[in-house]
Amino acid sequence: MTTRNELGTRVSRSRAAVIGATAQLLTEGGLGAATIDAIRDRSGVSKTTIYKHWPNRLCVAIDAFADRLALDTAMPDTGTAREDLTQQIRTVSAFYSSPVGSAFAGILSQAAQDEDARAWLETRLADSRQHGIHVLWQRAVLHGEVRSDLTADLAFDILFGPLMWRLVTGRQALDDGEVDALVASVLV
Amino acid sequence: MTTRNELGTRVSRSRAAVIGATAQLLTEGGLGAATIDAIRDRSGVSKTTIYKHWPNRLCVAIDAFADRLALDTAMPDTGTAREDLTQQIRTVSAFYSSPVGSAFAGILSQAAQDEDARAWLETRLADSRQHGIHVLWQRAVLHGEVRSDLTADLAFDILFGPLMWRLVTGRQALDDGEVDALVASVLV
Amino acid sequence: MTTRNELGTRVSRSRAAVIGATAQLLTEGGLGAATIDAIRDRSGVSKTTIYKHWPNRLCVAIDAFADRLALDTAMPDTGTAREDLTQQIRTVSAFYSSPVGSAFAGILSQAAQDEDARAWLETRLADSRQHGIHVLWQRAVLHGEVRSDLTADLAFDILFGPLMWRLVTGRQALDDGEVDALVASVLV
Amino acid sequence: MTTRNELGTRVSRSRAAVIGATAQLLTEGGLGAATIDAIRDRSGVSKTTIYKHWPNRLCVAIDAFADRLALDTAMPDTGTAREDLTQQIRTVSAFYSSPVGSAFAGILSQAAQDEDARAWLETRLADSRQHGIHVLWQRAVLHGEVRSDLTADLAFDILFGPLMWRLVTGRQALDDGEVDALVASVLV
DNA sequence: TACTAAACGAGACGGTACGTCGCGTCTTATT
DNA sequence: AATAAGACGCGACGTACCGTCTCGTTTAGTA
Repeated sequence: MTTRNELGTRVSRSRAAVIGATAQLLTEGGLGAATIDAIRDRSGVSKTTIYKHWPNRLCVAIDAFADRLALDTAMPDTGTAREDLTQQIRTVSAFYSSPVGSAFAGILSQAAQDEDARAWLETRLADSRQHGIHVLWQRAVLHGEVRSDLTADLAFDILFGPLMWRLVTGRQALDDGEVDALVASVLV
Repeated sequence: MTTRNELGTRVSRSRAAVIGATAQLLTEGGLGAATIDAIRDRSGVSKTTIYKHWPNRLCVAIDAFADRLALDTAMPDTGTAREDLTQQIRTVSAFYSSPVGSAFAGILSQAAQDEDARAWLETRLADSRQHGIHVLWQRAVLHGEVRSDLTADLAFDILFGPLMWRLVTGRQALDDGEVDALVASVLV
Repeated sequence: MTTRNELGTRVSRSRAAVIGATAQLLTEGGLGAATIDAIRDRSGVSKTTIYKHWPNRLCVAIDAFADRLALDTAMPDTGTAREDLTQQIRTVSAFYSSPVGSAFAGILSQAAQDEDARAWLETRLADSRQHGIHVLWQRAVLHGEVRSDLTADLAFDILFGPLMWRLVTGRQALDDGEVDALVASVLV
Repeated sequence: MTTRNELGTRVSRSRAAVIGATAQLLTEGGLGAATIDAIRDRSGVSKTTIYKHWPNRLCVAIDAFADRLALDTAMPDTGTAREDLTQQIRTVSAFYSSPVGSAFAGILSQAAQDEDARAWLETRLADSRQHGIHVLWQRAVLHGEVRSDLTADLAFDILFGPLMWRLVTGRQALDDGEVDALVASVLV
């Protein structure tokens, strides 16, 4: 086996160090603190190497974000579709309002003007873009619990949009009652 | 009164030139193009003067944005609360997906990490923050058309969040049917 | 008088600081030490400003070199052409073997592959290229002291080439007797 | 004897490939083009191997240069010392102004600040440093054709210095008449 | 009408981060 | 043992945009 991608490879050790350092920096100072030079200093990985793995600093931030996202938003399975959805929205909402999550708005809006970053976002968050919500949604559809005038896409917009909007307008995350009301908006 | 703030004043001429140039630049190349030097070149107003009127470039962008927002989203009055709301959401959605509007996500997320800009946003968009929607919402409340489990705040989040989310995830604005469904989410 | 070029101007103060720092660095560690960042640190002038005045680091070095050259190789006037020539060759030889002078070979050979630097060299050393030797040579010609089979150009090559060659091959500068013999090569 | 240094050895095949590739690169783009990575790509020899045979890139260049020098400047034997000298100077002058030769100035001036390279130069060009000129000079001495006030060293400086000086100042090589005049400078 | 204070223009400047390039080292198979 | 493949750290490069500054000029409103 010539090309391994396992832990222990030099590549994956560098990658991990960079992602870790970046996540720390995002946590501490937001997107603005996740400077390439800061990442280098924190991770001990040289700029050369960083740029060999990522096209620019935004893509590093995306990976660091995606990493934490995957860790922090495991999909629930409570038995009922409504409860699962509610649970998931709460989790994601909490993540967005966490230090790393709050960098997401910045990442998204910067990525809007960067071809590389847009593509990177696509591949890193594509399927998990709605954070595993598709599966939950399908369950709810099967149970006949969803509003008939909503496509899945629009439903997701209604569910996630407000979370991001709260974040971006600098207000508190939704509390439990608000999440209930939000989920109610898309179910019958 | 020695120093007036009317048209014709040197100050207000500078201000107008800067706002205009900035709006153009936002239109053409997004927030990234609205460089201070670009604004200077385009407006003919020197950096010295620009920084005498605004604390930093983000605040200039905010004013340029607010200017266009005021122009492009006049409040409707169709007679029925539901229709007014729908109309307004359509207008705002259209504005967000316009070139200048699409810079809004960037403005917001940058402003999140800039005290001056946050304050500026507050004062410039404060009352019109939800774009005159408060009045419309009050009308709907009086007509008993709104869901009882929603506060005004949450309702606005549900209405505006998805618009921004679409913008920020790089997809099309909501079409008319989708806006209908969205508005339906907050009404009985 | 709007645009002055005198001492005291911000521009000329920066320029002087940069040239001075560069000359020091050339002295201490040769061309390799005259890094842009080192020049910035030493001079207190920012990279931005340096690059506003010079197209690249080689051109800065050229100016620093030219500056010292002008200072250190004033033209002699002893009365006799032969003696003047000898004097001048001694002076230039000494300068070449001085710390700054010894960077000259590097400057020249690097400039060979850099269009900007070549042009810069041309303008900075053009007339003084042969270090004022033209005048001395003309005097010698008038006195009928020069070999008839030599053009001025070839004569200068014979006079200066060996100085540079010594430098570049890492040997001592010519001693007085050797300079006498060298000058004798081009005179009758 | 297991490790021979003859053609056919892995070592010597690598060596030859590297030297050849380097010479090509020097020809095409001067010293600046003879990058270690370029040499690797061109020669198919890995960096590991290159650095096993040479301490740094300058030394590779030196060997490539010396190789071509040996090929292109065979010593003449016309019968008369003056003619031999003239011939040799012409040959060397031509070589210096050839693409590979013109990298020589760069090699020398870089080597001036690199201990390894200086040593390398010494061993590779030492005896042939003046390109076999010693022998010719001895012949001329025996014939009583040389100026009595010149040591061999100074004579060589006068002969070779101008060649390099022309090269380094970016002008044409000496033409035949000029070489005649140059040689005349060191003979009676 | 002349004066004076504010506003302004031009542009030099320091600073921070960017993304790139080449060097020479090191690691890990392969031959 | 010598090689290939290529990841890596390092240090310098030249660029971009920020926001500050200095200095000389214009422009209103007053004296």
